[in-house]
Amino acid sequence: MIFGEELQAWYQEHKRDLPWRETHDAYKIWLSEIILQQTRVEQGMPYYYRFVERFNTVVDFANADEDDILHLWQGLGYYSRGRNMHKAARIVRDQYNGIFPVDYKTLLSLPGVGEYTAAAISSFANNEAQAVLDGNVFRVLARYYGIETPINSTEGKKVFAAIAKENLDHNHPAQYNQAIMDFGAIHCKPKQPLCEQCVFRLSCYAFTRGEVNQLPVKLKGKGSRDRYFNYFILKNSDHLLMSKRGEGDVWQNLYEFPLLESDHTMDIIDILNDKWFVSYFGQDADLSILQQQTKHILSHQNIYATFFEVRLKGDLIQKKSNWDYVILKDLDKLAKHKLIFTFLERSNF
DNA sequence: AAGGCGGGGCT
DNA sequence: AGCCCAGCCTT
Repeated sequence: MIFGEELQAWYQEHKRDLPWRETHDAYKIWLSEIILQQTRVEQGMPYYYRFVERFNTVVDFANADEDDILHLWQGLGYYSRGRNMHKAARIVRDQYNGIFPVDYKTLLSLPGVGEYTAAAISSFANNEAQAVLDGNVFRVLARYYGIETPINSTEGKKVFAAIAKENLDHNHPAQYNQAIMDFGAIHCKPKQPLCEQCVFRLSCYAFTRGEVNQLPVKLKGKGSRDRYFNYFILKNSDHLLMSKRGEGDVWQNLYEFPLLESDHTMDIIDILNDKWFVSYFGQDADLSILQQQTKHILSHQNIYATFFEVRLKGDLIQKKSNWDYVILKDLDKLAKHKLIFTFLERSNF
């Protein structure tokens, strides 16, 4: 319990002033927690304000279309969070009378809410005694106790969950959880932690043994793969041909331009001779490059994208079911991924 | 148990 | 170039 009390004392001194800490509204806490999954506070903050301003209650949120949610989410990444939030909001509206649940078990059953988020919401909104276990907590515990079990292994999750649970201050679950996460984020940082002025400098296993930079241990995943995206911009008078991405790949349900993917760079000749291209745009289409190949980096993919303008003699030969002409002035309303809205910002549409 | 899923900032 | 970020879901 010394550990937890020291942590909370540190927290009183150094805690961050964050908007979602000023409310006990479980809906708003849920918003913040989903937004902050794998996302830095500074990056998520504007999105939090955007969402609370647009949707005052979870019922307002549920009554929106998924497209609206994804549009507000545009640019934040991991878009399944937005899609799952929409599903969760409708469950709360339809099954829980619009009252956002605050108990761990019920929260855990909502789509997009895992063990961390259920613990966070139930403790913050209702002081339920559930210990959070996020990247910050893994790091603080690994260093303080000198635990070398990889944090992303099944065994590691068990070990750390047990220690996190033991350390939880049952009298102040909300404050303890906030404290250990803020401590990890501000003080016990991944790089260049502030060990010299740390309250635990005498008791921290990693610091006393000079192993701070070795902990926590994490198993390496697979490297990145390369993909080559060829986008086709087809404008006629005041319309633009857009395409909605489907399941089973990145950017599900977001809009982009008709796309030809290949496993290598393609030039104009390659494309004009491509079977897929000819089947949709015909033999005598005119092609020019609008934007030279640019590299877009995702966690496990390097996407090399080139943007082409297509001019047809007549009409499209065929139109895919997920293709639609969009009025140019409605373009802003579509939820697009980074590659697309960055291109649009740079061009003069 | 492992892989997929964004985008950005820091080293 | 690699790592990490208030992780979750599917296979």
